[in-house]
Amino acid sequence: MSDQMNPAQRAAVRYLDTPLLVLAGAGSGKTRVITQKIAYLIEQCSVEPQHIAAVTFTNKAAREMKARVGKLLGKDKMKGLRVSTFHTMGLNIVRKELKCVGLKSGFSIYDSADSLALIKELMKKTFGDPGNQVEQVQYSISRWKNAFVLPEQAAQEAHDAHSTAAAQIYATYNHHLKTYNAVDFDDLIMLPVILFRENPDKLAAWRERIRYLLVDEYQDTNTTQYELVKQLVGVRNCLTVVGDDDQSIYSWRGANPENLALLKQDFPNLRVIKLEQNYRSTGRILRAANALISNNPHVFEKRLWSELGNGDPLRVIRCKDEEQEAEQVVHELMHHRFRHGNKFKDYAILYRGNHQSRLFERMLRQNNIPYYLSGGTSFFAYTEIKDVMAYLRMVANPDDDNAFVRIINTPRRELGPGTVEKLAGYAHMRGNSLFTSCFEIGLQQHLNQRACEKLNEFANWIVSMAHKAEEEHPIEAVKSLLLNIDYERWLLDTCKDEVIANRKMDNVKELITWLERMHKNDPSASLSDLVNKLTLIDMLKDDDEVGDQVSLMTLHAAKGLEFPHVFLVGMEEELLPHRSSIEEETIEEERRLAYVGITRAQRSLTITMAVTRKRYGEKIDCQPSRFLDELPKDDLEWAGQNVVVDEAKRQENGRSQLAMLRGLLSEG
DNA sequence: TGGGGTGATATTTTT
DNA sequence: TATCACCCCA
Repeated sequence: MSDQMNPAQRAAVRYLDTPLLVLAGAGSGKTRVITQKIAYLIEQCSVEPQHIAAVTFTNKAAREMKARVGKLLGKDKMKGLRVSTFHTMGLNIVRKELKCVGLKSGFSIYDSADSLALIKELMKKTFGDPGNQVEQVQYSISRWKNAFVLPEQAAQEAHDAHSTAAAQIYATYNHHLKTYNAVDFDDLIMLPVILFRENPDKLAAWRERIRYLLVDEYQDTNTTQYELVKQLVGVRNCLTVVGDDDQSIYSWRGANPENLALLKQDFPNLRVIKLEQNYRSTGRILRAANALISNNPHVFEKRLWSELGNGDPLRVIRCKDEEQEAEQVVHELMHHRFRHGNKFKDYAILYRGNHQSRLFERMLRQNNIPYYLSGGTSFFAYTEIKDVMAYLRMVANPDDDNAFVRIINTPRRELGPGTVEKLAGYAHMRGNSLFTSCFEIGLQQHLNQRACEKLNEFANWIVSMAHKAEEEHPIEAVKSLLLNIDYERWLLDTCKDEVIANRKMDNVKELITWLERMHKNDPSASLSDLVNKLTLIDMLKDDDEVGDQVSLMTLHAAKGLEFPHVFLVGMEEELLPHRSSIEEETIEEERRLAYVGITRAQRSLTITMAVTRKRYGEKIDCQPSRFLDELPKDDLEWAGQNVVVDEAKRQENGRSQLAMLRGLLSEG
């Protein structure tokens, strides 16, 4: 196995003496290092698999890593090995330490839509009209949880109207989650950290369990996640993290790339190994990537090199407008594919924002080119899936008020908003969940008899379903639940179009297939275990066996992937770098984004830009991205429209926007 | 209760 | 310009 590795990789795999930071440039084989190291620990160092934990950020990465370790070792040798996302690891800790984190069994996990609904509700209650601030508040709360800031601290540090209000909601939000016996995504990391802080004995037990920890994409960790890593590692030296500060593109959602530098402080005996040999791209592509990223400040210097030869120059195509851009790209793609006898899946079109995909989609469709669009609506955003999930959550955790409200009148039970409002008022008064309130005698003073009976009937039905799920087969319980409410009938009744209704039912069936598969893998799992696991999985990404299709995705979604031929489109000021990043002076992250885009390409890279582009209906002139100036001229080949780079105008734009922003800030 | 008209609003996205 | 949330009316 080791003969496939270069000296740096081998050193990273075998080094065990102190904590290790592997700075792995794009395409330098970082996943290989992690998988080989796991194999090395098990085979050469006799570490039991169940004492090794590898943490990634996406399910996809976790799955891939597991598969690759399996290939190296065989399935039975890796039994007990923990390869999971941070959130799944957190979930496992929370599940095992239920009481200590203040939860009851069957607790729900709120996804961002659930949490948004709850926050909106609370804001309505607290401030009346929540206006359009709900997302902002949700964002603030999430940022606090990611930065390990508790509600009290958030309230203390709040300096303006918005953060004061947000901090207030933060406290009540947490309180409500608790009464609903629910947690949100961020809590899955935050709660274990709090738990370990307050219970050293528990921490000791988990340290005993996880004796070697490996973290992938370390530059994406947020403060709370790093806290958890530090806790688990303790004074032992059993930590390997792999990351690339140049590929940190998620700081806007709490990732703290500073964590790379912090490692040096927190572990003075840290060893740093750099992987600088790139196995992916040609020399010219790498030279461009290196040149671009050298404009960013670096804590750790590194320079990628490749043995794959110089390759073709990078093409830069200027187009008249965004329509022509799409036309050109698709045109070039078709011809290139024909000339070289390539597959469609050898090509990717990468862009900054999702809205840019539309024109390319249209053009690809027009030319009958199959494409795969990454992103879009998540499986769990479909109403039918949300409905069914709410039923399942309700059965697992009847105190889940969010789920209760969602399903109480779906399908119709003659329990409309008026009734629920009164029930909620009563429940709130008594400090109970909606479900619990359905059984209370006092309710009769607030509602008419008929409504009371209906509520009672519903609550009892939930109880019987919960019973069934526990006593019998959980999947069978789910199936009979759906038959019981005749969900299919309801879909057919509410959709005008039978085709749509059938498609929705297919989605529901797929959900059940998933549950079945998960239950097969883990027969001891309860319904709530299954539902919680499902909430953490993005199913869209999963069954996408990419056929022979052109890939269309954002630069963010492209991280970790590679394609023989890449089109990097919309290389313009205000698009890449994005307008708001220019205003907020976070150009460096935009540069990393461009860097990620360039380094996805293996053999050829084509960059396009439009001279004019429609924005919000009006046609505007575009300037070429400043990043183009930062690429080595000798490696570029220009084509298309001539454009006069109006340097004065570009700077003027930047300045005036900045001035405007400053003006706004000083006023507010 | 649902659909159509109206007005605000406009990154990136995983768990 | 396109979308989406929201409100009002049938």
